[in-house]
Amino acid sequence: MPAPESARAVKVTPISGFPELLPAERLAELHVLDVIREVFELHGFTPLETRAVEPVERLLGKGGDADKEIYGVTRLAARSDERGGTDGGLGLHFDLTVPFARYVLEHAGRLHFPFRRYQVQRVWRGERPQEGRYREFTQADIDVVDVGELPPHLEAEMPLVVAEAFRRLPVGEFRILVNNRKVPEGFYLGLGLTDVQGTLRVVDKLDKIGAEKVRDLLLEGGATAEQAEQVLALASIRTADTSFVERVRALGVSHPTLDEGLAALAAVVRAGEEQAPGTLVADLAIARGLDYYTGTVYETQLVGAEDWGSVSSGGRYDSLASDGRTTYPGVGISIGVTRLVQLLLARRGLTATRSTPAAVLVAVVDEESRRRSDTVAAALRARGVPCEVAPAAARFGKQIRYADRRGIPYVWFPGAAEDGGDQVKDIRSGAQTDADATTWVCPPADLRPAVVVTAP
RNA sequence: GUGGGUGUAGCUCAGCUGGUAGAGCAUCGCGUUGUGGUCGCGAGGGUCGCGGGUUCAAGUCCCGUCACUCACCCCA
Repeated sequence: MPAPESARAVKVTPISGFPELLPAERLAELHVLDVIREVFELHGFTPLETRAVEPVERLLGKGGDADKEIYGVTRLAARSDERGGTDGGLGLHFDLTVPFARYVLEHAGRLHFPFRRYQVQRVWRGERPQEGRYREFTQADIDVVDVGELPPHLEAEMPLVVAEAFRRLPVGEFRILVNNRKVPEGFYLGLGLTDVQGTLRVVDKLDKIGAEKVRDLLLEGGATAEQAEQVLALASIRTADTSFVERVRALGVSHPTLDEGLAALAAVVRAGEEQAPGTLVADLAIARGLDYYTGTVYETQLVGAEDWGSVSSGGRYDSLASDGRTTYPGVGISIGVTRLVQLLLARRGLTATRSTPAAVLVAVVDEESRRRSDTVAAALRARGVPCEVAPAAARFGKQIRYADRRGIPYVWFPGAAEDGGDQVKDIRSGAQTDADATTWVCPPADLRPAVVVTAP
C-alpha cells in the first residue's frame, strides 16, 4: 500500500490577462450588461451570437499584423502535422466585427436589410496584458449593415446609442471623440503626403509621445517641415461643435476627399449637438488602428480616466463584408465591457450592495422544521422575491451573521410571532415585524442588489 | 516578441551584514443554548514561486527557470 497522500497545498495562480471577478463585482458587471442590452434593444437592435472561432485566414484577412494576437484552436490529440500551422486552422475571434461580417455574407439571403444587430460576447487577444488590457474580455457591439449603400445618418446614430447607455451607468462624465478618416486622408493628399496610413499611425501616437516626437517621426518619414506643421495643426483641432470645419479651412488645404469628410463629420457632430449635447466631440487626431475603417471613427474616454484608453470605439467600414459581387457596408461601435467595468471597479469603487441576489434569508429553527422554512421560501419565490434557506439550524446570531456577511437585508423567522406566525427582520435597522410569506411585500429597492459607486 | 520590477499566510506586508518564520486584516471557534455588527480570548492556515549551487546552516548569497507586474508594440 502506498503511503497516505500527504496533504500538500495545491498552488493556484491567476493567469495574466484573464480577469475574474468576485460575486459582488460580477453582480455589478451584470448590471452594466443589463443596461447596455436594454438600451440596445430600445433602439431596435436584434440580438445575435456568433461562434467563438473563425477560420484563421478570415481573421487574418482584414487586419494588419493581427496574426500575433490570434489564439489558434487545436485538439490536443491532433496529430502533430495538424497542429502549429495557421493555414486552414481555427482561431478564437479577436473582435465581433469580423465574425459579424462573415455572418452577414453567410446568411445574407435570410436577413432583412438594413440589418441592425447587437452582440455581447467574449473575445480573445494574445497581447501583453496590463492595466485595462486583457487577453480575454467582453465586448458589446452594435452594427448596422446595408446592401450596396449605407445611409450616412447611421454614422451619427451609433455613438448616440452608446451615449444613452453610458448616461444610465455610473461612469461619470465621458466624451465620445469622433473623426472621419476622409478628413486626414484628404488633408494629407491635399498636402502632397501620399503615405496616408503611415502618417495616421504616427499621428495616433500624439497623446502618448507628444507633438515634438510626432514632428520628428513625420520628418523621418519624408515629410517637409511645412507638411509636418500642417499635419500637427490638423491634429490639434478639437471642437464640440461644427466650428472645426472653419478651422480646417483656415489651414488652406483643399482636396475633394477632405470636403467629403468634413461634410460627413459635421453631420455627425450636428446630430450629437441636438440629441446629446456635450458628449460628441470632433477630434481630428483620432485615427483608430484598424485599417478597415473608411469613414467615421469613434473613440470614447471617461473624463479623468483618459489613461485607461478607449472604453468604446468603432467606425464605418465599406468593404469588410463583400463576397466579390455584393458588398455590405456597415457602421458599428463596440463597448469594451471588461475594460469599462474593471475601470469602474478600480477607480470609482463600483460594487453591488450585496454579494448574492438573495433579498431574504429564511432562518431554520431546527432541522425538524426545515420544511416549514422551505415552504416560506417557496412562497416568497412564487412572488418574485429571491431568497435562500439557511444552510444550518445554527444559533440565530449565526444565521443573521450569515445574511450580514453577504449583504442580505432581511432574515425571516418562521414561527417567531406571538400567534405562531412568522416575523421578518430588517437586519440593517434591526426592525422586526410580523409577516406572512404569501403577502409580504419586499421593498422594491431591496429586491435586487443595487449598484453603487463609492468614489467620485 | 523586447526591456525593467517583484515573488514570504486568503489579502497587504515585516523579516538587519545567513542562525530552520511574524504582524495587521480576513476566516473559523468560544465568551453569548439559538437575534448579528462592537469588544475580549483563542484556533487553523506557510516545502518563504520552482530547481540547482555556495555553506555546518539559505526566506536572506549566486545561477537558472516560471509566474505576476510595468513600459514598448497594438488595441476595447
